[in-house]
Amino acid sequence: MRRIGSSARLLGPLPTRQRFLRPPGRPLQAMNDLSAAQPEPAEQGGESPSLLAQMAAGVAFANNRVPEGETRAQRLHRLRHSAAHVLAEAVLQMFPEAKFGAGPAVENGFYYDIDLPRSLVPADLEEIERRMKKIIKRGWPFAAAQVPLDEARQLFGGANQGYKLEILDKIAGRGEATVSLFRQNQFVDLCAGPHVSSTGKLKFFKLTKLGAAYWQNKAGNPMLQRVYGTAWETQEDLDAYLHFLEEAKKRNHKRLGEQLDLFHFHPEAPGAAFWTPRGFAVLQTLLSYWRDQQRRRGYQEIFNPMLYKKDLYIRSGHYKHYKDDMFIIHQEDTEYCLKPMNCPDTFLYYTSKKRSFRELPLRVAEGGILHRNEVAGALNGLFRVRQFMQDDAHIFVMPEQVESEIFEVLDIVREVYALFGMSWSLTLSTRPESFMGEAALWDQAEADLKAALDKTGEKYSLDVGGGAFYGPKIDIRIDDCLGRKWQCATIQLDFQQPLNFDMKYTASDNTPHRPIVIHRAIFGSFERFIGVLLEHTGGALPTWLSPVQAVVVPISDKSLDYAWQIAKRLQSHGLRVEVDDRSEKMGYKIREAEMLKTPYMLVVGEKEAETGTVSVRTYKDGARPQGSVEAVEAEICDVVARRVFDVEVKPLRTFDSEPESAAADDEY
RNA sequence: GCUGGCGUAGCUCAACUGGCAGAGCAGCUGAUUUGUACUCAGCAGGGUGCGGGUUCAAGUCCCGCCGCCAGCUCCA
Repeated sequence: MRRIGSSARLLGPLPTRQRFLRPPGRPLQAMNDLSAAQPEPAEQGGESPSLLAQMAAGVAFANNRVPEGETRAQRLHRLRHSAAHVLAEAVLQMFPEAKFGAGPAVENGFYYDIDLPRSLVPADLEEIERRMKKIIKRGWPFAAAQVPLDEARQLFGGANQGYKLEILDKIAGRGEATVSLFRQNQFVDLCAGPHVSSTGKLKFFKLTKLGAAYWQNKAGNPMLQRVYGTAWETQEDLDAYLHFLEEAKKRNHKRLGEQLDLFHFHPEAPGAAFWTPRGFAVLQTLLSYWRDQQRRRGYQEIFNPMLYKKDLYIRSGHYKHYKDDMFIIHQEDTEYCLKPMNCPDTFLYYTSKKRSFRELPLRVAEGGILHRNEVAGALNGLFRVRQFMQDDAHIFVMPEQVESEIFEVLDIVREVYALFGMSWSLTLSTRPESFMGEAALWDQAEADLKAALDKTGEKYSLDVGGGAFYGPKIDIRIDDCLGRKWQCATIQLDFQQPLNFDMKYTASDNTPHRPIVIHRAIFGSFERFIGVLLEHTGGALPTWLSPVQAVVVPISDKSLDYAWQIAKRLQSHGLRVEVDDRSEKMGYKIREAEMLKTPYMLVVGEKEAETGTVSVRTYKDGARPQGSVEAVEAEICDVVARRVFDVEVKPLRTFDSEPESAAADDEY
């Protein structure tokens, strides 16, 4: 069994968002049985009783009590959860044999997981939506009932709802004697509630996507069909959310990568980016910023091999815990591994000679190329690749240096994210139930991490028991301008690997001591970070990172010489400058430069050549009056040298965290 | 990996129920010498992802593989 992207839990920081399991090989439910007869549409909006409703005929339902004094988030949650029930009823009308899994409200919407005799297609969404609208229009009341567990078992068993029986078993396991049921029209569900008073309250919803999910999210369980929807209190909110979805689609980094000619993917190397000259310029610029920062902050950079005998990973534990994610090469009788993380080989560097306490903290960075054998279905543009680079570093410290060193690392986090106009949030994860090492060492380390966090003045949340077995950690999530959260950076303490690699340093009393290792990455993977940055900026990168920083646009061939003169002058400062020397009209060239989101367009014609000036147009602000060459030269050099975030990032509202709206006290 | 969808020119996409593979952009050639988001004309470009099969006939139907996209975080 194997988790995707679970590496953050095992020696070496890698951001994780999703986890999927390797299949344990259990056969999955057949979902595409098209021979199954399509039921007659129940046009009466469910007037003929469903099996569920028949089974629940004896249950005494009473009016649903709507809670008072809720927050907007609670109201939305109730609204969406109710929408999930209506969705389920609509599906039940279409498929009387539907078996229902779970149908919760989630961030920005709701879903229902359903086992159906055939796969749903997008056209089905329209039909489901049509039926939902009908149910909503009828304004069926939501009614609640409390029944003994056994009665619920009989009811759902009789209605052939096996998944609900499993949920009932789980509830029974919690020692509860009764469960609550909710009913609207012909649909009855096991549900804790609360719900809206009637289906009539659910006016502003839309089904958004179809997908699949394992029952209980466990690989090997049957795969259910998941229908996603969104629901809101007002039409405006719904429209704004749908607009947000559109905007997010436009900012898809894979699409921008193609449009801006930054990188490609090729079936011959799945999961590995091919960087174009433009894209590689961005990557290189980011790397050189990173190297500059590492030098400033007292790190040494090493460059180690990419291929190792398996012995190294047996020693580090990766071969046992991480083998499925590693590319393994058999060469004659020897097994080699492509390195999936920088830590083990960095440790070989540490132990390559005798270390003194005077060397600590020893900060060792490595940005080598890593390979991880991610399962095919997990690959996703630059966000999840099989080959990538990390801004990885390992810091070898004495226990008493933990606090100050963590503080330093947090300061790098601040520096980096501030550079891109991103906000971030911190989480401290503490000792899990199963841990290695001495509890006292953990307590001290956690206290040090807290102290360092407090010293930064930033707020942070606690994930008690969320640490890795080998040490506590701090995870950092960044927010992009669409309010989406990304985990890039992590800072982890490690008590385990110093033992595995028998790391030592000689203390001032001439006795050997064990160092602690801090793993840290701030960009995380450079590939992924560039993906996030593209989505954050919509592809308009700040001048210092832009693939081409300025394009000189001669008005006609007559101004070509002057154009090159300007370009060479700027290039002499190391700027990335091109001349658009094609014999096209300038409008055409401007359009092209705009579409490539080039920060500076320098228009030169005969007027400019005569006066030794340029007409500046910027991507951000449009055309400016003619100006001196010196002025624009100084300006570009300045924003590049200072790495100014000179792009407009239009923040879109984040929906569920929005303040209370005026229409709030409407009763549902 | 699993479920579903998709794969046609460098890119974006057409081709009704199987019946002559098309367009725009990009590219090339020529003309044009242009003042802030597309100048005109011509040319070239394809065993329709790969491998099998059905058929008089396959881009289209069937099987297998490869790749891409979405879902596989929220658990009454």
